[in-house]
Amino acid sequence: MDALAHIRRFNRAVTRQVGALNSSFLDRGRPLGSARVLNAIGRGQGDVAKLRQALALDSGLMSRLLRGLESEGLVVVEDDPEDGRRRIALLTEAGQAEFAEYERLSDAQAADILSRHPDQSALLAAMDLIATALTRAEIEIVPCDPLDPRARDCLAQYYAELAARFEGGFDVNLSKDPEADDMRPPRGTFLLALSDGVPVGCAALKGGADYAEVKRVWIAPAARGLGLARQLMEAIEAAARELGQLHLRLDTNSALPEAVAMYHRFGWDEIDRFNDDPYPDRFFEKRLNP
Amino acid sequence: MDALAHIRRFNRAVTRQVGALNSSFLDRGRPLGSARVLNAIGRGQGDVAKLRQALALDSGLMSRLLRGLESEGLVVVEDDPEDGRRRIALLTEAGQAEFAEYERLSDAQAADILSRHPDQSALLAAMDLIATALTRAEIEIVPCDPLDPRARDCLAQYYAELAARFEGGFDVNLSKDPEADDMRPPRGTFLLALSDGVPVGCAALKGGADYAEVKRVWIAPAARGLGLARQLMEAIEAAARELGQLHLRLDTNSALPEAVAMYHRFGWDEIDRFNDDPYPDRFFEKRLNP
DNA sequence: GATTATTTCTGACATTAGTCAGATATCCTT
DNA sequence: AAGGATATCTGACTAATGTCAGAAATAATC
Repeated sequence: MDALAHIRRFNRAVTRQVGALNSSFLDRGRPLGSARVLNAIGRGQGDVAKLRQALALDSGLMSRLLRGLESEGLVVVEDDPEDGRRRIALLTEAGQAEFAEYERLSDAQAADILSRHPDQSALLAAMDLIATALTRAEIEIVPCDPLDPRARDCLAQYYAELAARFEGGFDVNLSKDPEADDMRPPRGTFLLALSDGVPVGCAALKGGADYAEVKRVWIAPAARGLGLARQLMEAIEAAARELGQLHLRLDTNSALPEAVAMYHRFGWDEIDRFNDDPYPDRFFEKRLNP
Repeated sequence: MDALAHIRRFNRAVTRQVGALNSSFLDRGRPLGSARVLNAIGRGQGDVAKLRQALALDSGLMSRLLRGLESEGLVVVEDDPEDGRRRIALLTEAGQAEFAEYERLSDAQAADILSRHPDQSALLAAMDLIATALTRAEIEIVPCDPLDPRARDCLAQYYAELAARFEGGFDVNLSKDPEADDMRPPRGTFLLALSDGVPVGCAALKGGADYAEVKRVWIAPAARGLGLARQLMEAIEAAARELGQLHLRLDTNSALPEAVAMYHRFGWDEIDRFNDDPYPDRFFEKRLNP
C-alpha cells in the first residue's frame, strides 16, 4: 500500500474533522473569521501585526474584524507603548468568557472522540506525535520555575522512564534531588521546550561553587529525533555563560546509550566519577569559552 | 498534563495544516467550494445526492457549483438511468487531469512532512490510528477479488503478523493456500473493510463440498478494538447464507488468544481437528440458519 | 529635518458562500 | 390514476470574505 494513500486518508479525515469543529464554532452566532481572531487573541497573540501574520489576513479585513469584536465588547485595542504605529488587542472579561466557550466546544468534541476509542493513551500518543511533527518549526525554549506544574510534569515522566530503563528501577529519593533554588536564577536555570504551549522536553542547570551541573535532560517520546536535545543543550550552555558558569559537569548512565552518545557528539569529555550518587556510572565535563 | 491540552494542540496543528492545504488548493484558480466538489467526484462520489450529503451543501449551491464545473469542461452531469430524478456527475478527461493535480498538491505537502520526520513508519502508524478513529463510523465492507492488490496487501500484513507471533515463524507455502477461485463467487467470497478507500481488514470464505471455511480474518493494528471483526464475521455469514453454505468451519492457533476468544464469543463451537495443516491447533464450526 | 518605510484604518468594490421559495420532473404508495 | 414525496434546478437575496487604493500617524534612516 502506498504511504501517500494513508496520508491522503489522514488529510481527508482531519479536513472533515476541522470542518465539523468550525461549524460547531459557528453555533456561537459569530462568523468564523471573527471567531478565529478571538481565539488567536485568547491564546496570547495580542500584537495586531503578529495576529495578521498568523492568520494570513489582509490589514483591512483584520481591522474590520477587530472593530466588530470591539463593538461586541469582547476585545479592547490599545496603542503599543513601544511603537506608536502598532496596536495591541486584549480580551475583556466578556471576551475571556467567550474564548473559554470556544475552548469548551473544542474540548467536548475531543473528549467525544477520545471516549469512543478503545485505547486512549495510544490515541493521545499518536496525536502528540503528529502535532509535534506539524509544529516542529515552532518549538520554543523558555525558562521556567523548577516547581512550575509543567516542569513537574516533565520530571515525573523523566523519572518514570528512568525507572523503566534502569535494571534495578529508579527511586528519586535515593538520588540527590537538586534544591529548587539551585535551578533558579541567579544560581542556575530550568528550561522547558514548548510546542504550542505543551511541554515536550526540559533541561536544568544546577549552579555550584566549583562547577555547574546539567541535570534532568529529557525529551518527550513524540518529539525525539527532531534535534530538540541539541537546541536544549545549546540553550543551557548559553544560560551558563550568562550566569558566569563556564565549568559544566553532568552524570548519566550506560543504560541510556543515546544520552552517552549525544554528550560525546556535543563536545563533552568523559571524566572520572565526581560524586557518589548511586545511579550514574558515566561522567562528563565541558569547559565553555566566555 | 491535562489530556485535553494535548488534544487542543493537535486540533490547532491540524487546523493550520488543513488551512495551508486549502490555500494551496486556491492556487489552482478555483474557489474552494468547486475544488471540494471536483475532488469528491474524483474520489468516486458521482451521485449528486450523496455528493450533497457528503459535503453538506444546499441543493441550490450544489447545482450552481456543478454548472460552473461543467462550463469549465471538467465535469459532465448525466441522468441516473435507475431514477430519473437523480443525476450523476462524472469527470471528463480534463476533469481527471485537474483532479490529479489536486492530489499531487496534497501529496507534495504530505511527502514534505513525511520526509522531515525521523521515524516515518511511526508517523504513518499515528496517522492511520487517527484517521481510523475519526472515520470509524464510515468503514464499509465490500467484496473484492482475492487477487486485487488491496487484498494482497492485507494478506501480506497478515502473514507477517503470523510469522511474528508463531514461535517457529510462519511460511505460507507450508500451509494450504486456498485457490483464488474458491474465494470468488459462486464458490466463496473475499471481503475487505475499507476506511475511506484504505483497506483496514479482510476476511475470506472458501467454498467447499461439505462445508465452507472462514480464512484470513485480519484487522489492521490501527483499527483494532472498534468492533470491526464482528462486522466482518457477520458479513461473511451473510455471504455464506447467500451462497447456500450453511455449514462453516475455521481453524486458528492458541498463539492468537484474542481470535480464539472472539470465535467463542461469536457463537462458534470448538471441535476436533478436521485437517492436517501444520499451523492450526484450535478448530471451530458454526451452523447457520437459512 | 526631509525622506522613506511601516502600521493601522477607511471606503469602495468583487467574489464566494449560504439561504429560501418555488418550478419541474420523476418516483412511490395506495 | 391521484396524491404525496424526492431530486434537481433557477431566481432572488443576504452574509461573509477577500482585494485594492489611499489617508493618517509614527518610526527609521540618512
